Amino acid sequence: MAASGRHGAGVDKQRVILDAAIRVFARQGFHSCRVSDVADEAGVAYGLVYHYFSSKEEILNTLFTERWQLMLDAIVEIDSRDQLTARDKLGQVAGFIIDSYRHEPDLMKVIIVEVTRAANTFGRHHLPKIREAYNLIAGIVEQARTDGTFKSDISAEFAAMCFYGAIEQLLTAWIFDVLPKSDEDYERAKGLVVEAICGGLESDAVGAAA
Amino acid sequence: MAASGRHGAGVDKQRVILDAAIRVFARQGFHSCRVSDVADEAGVAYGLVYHYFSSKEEILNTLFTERWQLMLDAIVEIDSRDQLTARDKLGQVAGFIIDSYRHEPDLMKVIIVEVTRAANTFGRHHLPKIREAYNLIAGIVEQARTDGTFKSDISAEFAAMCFYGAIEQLLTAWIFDVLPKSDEDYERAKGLVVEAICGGLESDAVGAAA
DNA sequence: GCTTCTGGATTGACTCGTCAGTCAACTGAG
DNA sequence: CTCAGTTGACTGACGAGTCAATCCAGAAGC
Repeated sequence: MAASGRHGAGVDKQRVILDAAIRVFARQGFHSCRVSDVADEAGVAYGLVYHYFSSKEEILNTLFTERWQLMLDAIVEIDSRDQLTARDKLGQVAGFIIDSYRHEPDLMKVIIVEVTRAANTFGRHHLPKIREAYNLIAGIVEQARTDGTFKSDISAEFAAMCFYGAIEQLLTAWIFDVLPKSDEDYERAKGLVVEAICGGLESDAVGAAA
Repeated sequence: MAASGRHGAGVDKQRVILDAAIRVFARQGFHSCRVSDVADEAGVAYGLVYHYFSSKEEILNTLFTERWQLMLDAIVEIDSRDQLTARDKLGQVAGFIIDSYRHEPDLMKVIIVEVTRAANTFGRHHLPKIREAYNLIAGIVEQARTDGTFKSDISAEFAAMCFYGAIEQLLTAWIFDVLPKSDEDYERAKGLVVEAICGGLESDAVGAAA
């Protein structure tokens, strides 16, 4: 087994290092932590990190790529369920992302804070992958525009940005304790974010009058 | 006059350094640029930067604080116009932010990329100020909830996050060339982002039926 | 069964470039 | 003459990445 080191029964050191990196990056931030912090957290010698990863950045690369692909796959799968309305599909997407944060807050914090929201320095390299998510969401919106359930004067790309931006802002607010985060808050947010973006903030009476 | 140096007629070197920093930070990013880059861009000796600022970070601090306060003031002013509906107020706020980007893209890029979207490392220090903006927006929403024009089941804080998140995502998309950015695009975006968030993505027929 | 060998896993001290910040000297307007 | 404004060489810390040495599990040979 490739995972078995010389000692323990198959502890995959690469995985151990990745998991430690998630904690350290989330706690101290990618730039303000040292590689030795990751090694210490993993209970591993400094040099071993470079046995498994060619650079500090490659650790972050690996974390992001792994998790982001999972999300892309999930969106594709959700979009393929033809019996769902666009609103329901967007609800599923929002639910997936919110659950991701709920279950792995550290990892999601790292991905959002260090990659997605850092497209300037580091994340620039990942823009294409990030854009794929935008495009998938835009695809869902586009179909709804075609069949008339969504307004046609708001382009799908534009709508996708608003939707994704709202969700990412929610996660960011949770990350930095700007919004409350009980289990109930997470569940409620799933419905509300879709209600806010698809249904709008205005009460139905006003919306109908427009 | 405090601004007059030994040479030119009142060139305020501090301002020159700040403006240079905007360009350098926007181009290379705060972390990946050197203080000497800023000094060179400003056409000023390295040491002079430390005559006017106590640290590299203080330059960024100054840029952010200056500009963010302008926005807070603008929102307060917009909110004070009692004849406006909540939707119009939000439209004005969106317009102000979008115009800010339109007229000073570099500065806004720095503020968003290096501060607002970097609340982990650097921006943590500015969270209170950033939160003020959320709260002001939430105030606008709250009033609309009270008078019945906005849905009461979506909390004002939550709605403010969605609204702000959508706008910030728009700017981010422009910054990284994900959305087109002609003068017309900017103008259109002002109306569309409000329409998307207040009126919702769903066409009125669907919205009314809900 | 026992010894030797081999190579991947593991270690951590060290190198080396990078930069933020310092400081002593200089300049010229008033 | 004076001093705020200005200069840029220098220092000191820091941290990413290197590397030679060590360790050990299992293979190969006896």
